[in-house]
Amino acid sequence: MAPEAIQLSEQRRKFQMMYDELRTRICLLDYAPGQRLSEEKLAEEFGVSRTPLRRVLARLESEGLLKSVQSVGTIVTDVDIDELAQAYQLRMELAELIGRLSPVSVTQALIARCREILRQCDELKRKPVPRRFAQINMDFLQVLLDLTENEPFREITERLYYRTTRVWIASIADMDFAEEIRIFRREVADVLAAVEIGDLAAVGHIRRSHISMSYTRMRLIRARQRAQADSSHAIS
Amino acid sequence: MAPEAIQLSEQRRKFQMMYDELRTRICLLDYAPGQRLSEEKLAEEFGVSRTPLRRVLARLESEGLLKSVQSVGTIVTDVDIDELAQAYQLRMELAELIGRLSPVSVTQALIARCREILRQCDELKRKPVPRRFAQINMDFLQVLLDLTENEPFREITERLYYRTTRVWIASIADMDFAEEIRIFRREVADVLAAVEIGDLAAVGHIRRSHISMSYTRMRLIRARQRAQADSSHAIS
DNA sequence: ATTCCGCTTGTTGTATACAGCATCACAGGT
DNA sequence: ACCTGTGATGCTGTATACAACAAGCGGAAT
Repeated sequence: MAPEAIQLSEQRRKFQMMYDELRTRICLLDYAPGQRLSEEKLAEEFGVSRTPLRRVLARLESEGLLKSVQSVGTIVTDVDIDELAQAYQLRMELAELIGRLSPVSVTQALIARCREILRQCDELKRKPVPRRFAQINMDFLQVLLDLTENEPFREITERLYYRTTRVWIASIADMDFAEEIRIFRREVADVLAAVEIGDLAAVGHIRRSHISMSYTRMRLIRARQRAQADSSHAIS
Repeated sequence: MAPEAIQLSEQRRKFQMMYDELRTRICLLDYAPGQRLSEEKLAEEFGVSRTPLRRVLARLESEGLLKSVQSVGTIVTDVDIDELAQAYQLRMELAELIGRLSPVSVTQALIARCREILRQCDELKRKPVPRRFAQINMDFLQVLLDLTENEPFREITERLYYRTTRVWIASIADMDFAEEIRIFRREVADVLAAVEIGDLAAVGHIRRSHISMSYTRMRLIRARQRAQADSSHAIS
């Protein structure tokens, strides 16, 4: 009689929907860092009053994606470089734990999801759109999270990812885009190979090395950007 | 003219005060798991309306310490055994990272705080009060957190600690109390020795082993409690 | 005696009005 | 031309009234 699926109350569903939507917008840079959001307009868009919306905003603030300032507005945060370094260092260490913390037994469904990501990579190569790249990257994170049943670990990993991914997305625009896609596709393929033989520890190592290299490439790009900015200042 | 200390706005101060106070009450078992809290009464106690208080409760809910149910109440959560195992496993892995993630250079102030904890342990031995034991344990966590400057790591470690510590506190009542104090004092002393020579990696290993052993002792106690409960049921 | 229905009560969730405050534009003085 | 002060404006923070709903109680019907 009752449906088998877990019944979330309408309130929770709505909260989750607004939360997911806003988090995605922030992390895909639909809302730029520093941008001011209007509680009233967002509330109107979602068809609720400010009260439940503010609950969502408070959650996003606690996760460092927003900052509410009295009388000023609700502002999309920027990520400062020191904190980024710390977060990436921690992400590297955490990545390796995936093989040690309650690894799941690999199912065909999981492998299929990896293959689907690969397919989307190939599609992306034909039509390179940064925003689409970011979406696929997020989907891949979800696959990785489903490799462990350790709920606290999943929470923490997800939080850290969403906390830092914006900087990565802001960087890829200035990177060798095709090359970045190629590197990412290789990561997915490597992970798939490890998943297929059930070696989740290897997944952790692969993931760690890619996070590390990704961070290094980002730093190089940022240094180059700064250098260019300085020289253009000197010229003007 | 302006004071050197960081000026938190009055709102943030009040939020932090209510948050700290409620988290402490929950984690020191002043509020038992399953107990229902009244938003209205708490708001009255803190001298605010329900609105800002609900912000605090929402935060505590996001951290898994509370659960608000429509028309029923705000309920202090219980910790189920599976999640506890997962959280402890993660805490062990995280503990070791303290030596690798932005370790601070050790100051005399830090050493003094360790010594102070030791002193409080000795005091506790003379007057063994479980609640006081839990407080000292929390203070020790704060000292450990100050051994690294990696802010995301500190946040995560703190969250996990407060998520799990209630079970530990509930257990020590049934343990060999004097023995537990002795073990804890040894941990503090070991950490102090490592801190004094600036070997924070060693601190991580010490901490990890104590978390592991503490969890094992807890499991044994819980098994014994269950066995006793079963036998008493059999008798009655 | 038991079961079921409906009402009362208490609680959280939501909407809304208002308070507090930062920002900015504009006018007046220097 | 620039600086300054003052008022208007718009935003978030708070208080409060009301809606929605679960749970417990009591009474009536079987």
